[in-house]
Amino acid sequence: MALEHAILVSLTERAGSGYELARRFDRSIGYFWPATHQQIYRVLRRMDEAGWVKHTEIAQDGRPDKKVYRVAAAGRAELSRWLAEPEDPAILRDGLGVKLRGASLGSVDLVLREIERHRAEHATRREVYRGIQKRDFPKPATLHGRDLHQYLVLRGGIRAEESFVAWCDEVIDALRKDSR
Amino acid sequence: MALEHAILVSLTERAGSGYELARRFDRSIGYFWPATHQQIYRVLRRMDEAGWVKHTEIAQDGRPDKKVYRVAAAGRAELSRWLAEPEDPAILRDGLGVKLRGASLGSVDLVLREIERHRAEHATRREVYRGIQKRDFPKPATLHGRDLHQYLVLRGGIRAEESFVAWCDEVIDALRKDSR
DNA sequence: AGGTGCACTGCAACGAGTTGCATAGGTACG
DNA sequence: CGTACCTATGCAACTCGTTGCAGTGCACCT
Repeated sequence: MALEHAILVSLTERAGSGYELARRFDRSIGYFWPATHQQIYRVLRRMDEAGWVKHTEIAQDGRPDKKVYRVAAAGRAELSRWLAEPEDPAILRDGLGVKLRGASLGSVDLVLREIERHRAEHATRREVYRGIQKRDFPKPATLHGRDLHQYLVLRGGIRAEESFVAWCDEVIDALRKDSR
Repeated sequence: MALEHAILVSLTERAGSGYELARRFDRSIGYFWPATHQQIYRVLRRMDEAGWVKHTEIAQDGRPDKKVYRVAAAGRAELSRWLAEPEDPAILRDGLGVKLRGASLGSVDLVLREIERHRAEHATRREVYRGIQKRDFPKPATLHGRDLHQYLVLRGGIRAEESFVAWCDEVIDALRKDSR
């Protein structure tokens, strides 16, 4: 439902090919809305047929040709229609929770190690996001408009990772105490 | 990938019909792994065919017959196999982030109102979880084993909602200041 | 008497997301 | 010289998740 819109937002910021979009989704936008190149190509095609975007084929030497997409009027209209529409609250779906809940049916120790691993992963992401914040938004108080919005989205990512890490710490601590 | 395992965990706690499982998923387990009755019925059937669960048909008067499922040996084996296997870290996928990022392409004011709405939703969930915590786990320090694990999963839900609400507050505050 | 809601199961169709593979030239490493 | 990775696009097949519908019978409300 919303990959279309994520792509439209990204393309509005600047035009690009499917491949480039996939790279962008690997960084920034994709931290909050992951997508593979397959999905992106398919959705681009669909939006092209619907007239939401237009593409220009660009021949490159040494490299394969590419199609650079830009948002058309119908796409901008669709985007503002969607922006005004209510959005379902994000749902949390975490397999680690299921594992923890079932821990006593297997090895609690293995689950504990798994949680430590996830803690490390999320701590890494947190640091990546903090790095972006320092580099791209050193003075948050001076931000306005689009830059402010981008900064706030990043803040959401940081907060989510922080809170995940804190939860892992609580769990690790409690499980260690319990096994003594 | 893991709905099977979520159901197995739930069925291990106690046997039940598809319908009953769907109710459980609406409460507790489903807060961290949502599923509709359709998915549950299909997966139960699949697991039945694979021999992971067994069902007993139970005739009820006044109500439709039901099939009560319980975990078979193969299901227990599969569960402990899965518990020992590494799990992909949960991915965050939040349309609200996309909306905020694109806010300046539509009405910032409408997006702001949308964020206020989500804040209210998440605050409600947070209160529901806190209620469960107070009712079911009044003395966390005394918990062990399975009860402790359940409590910790609930703590994860509470933390996630708390952090979401805090983020909304940060965003609302920043957008209000920016529009002045 | 009629409507709504609950308990219970299920089909059928669709949309979203994943995985594996194919193609094809360029560059970089050992 | 072979291998592997990067740019670039795409097909095919699959699983996962959602939505709409259908049937049965009881209980409750108006």
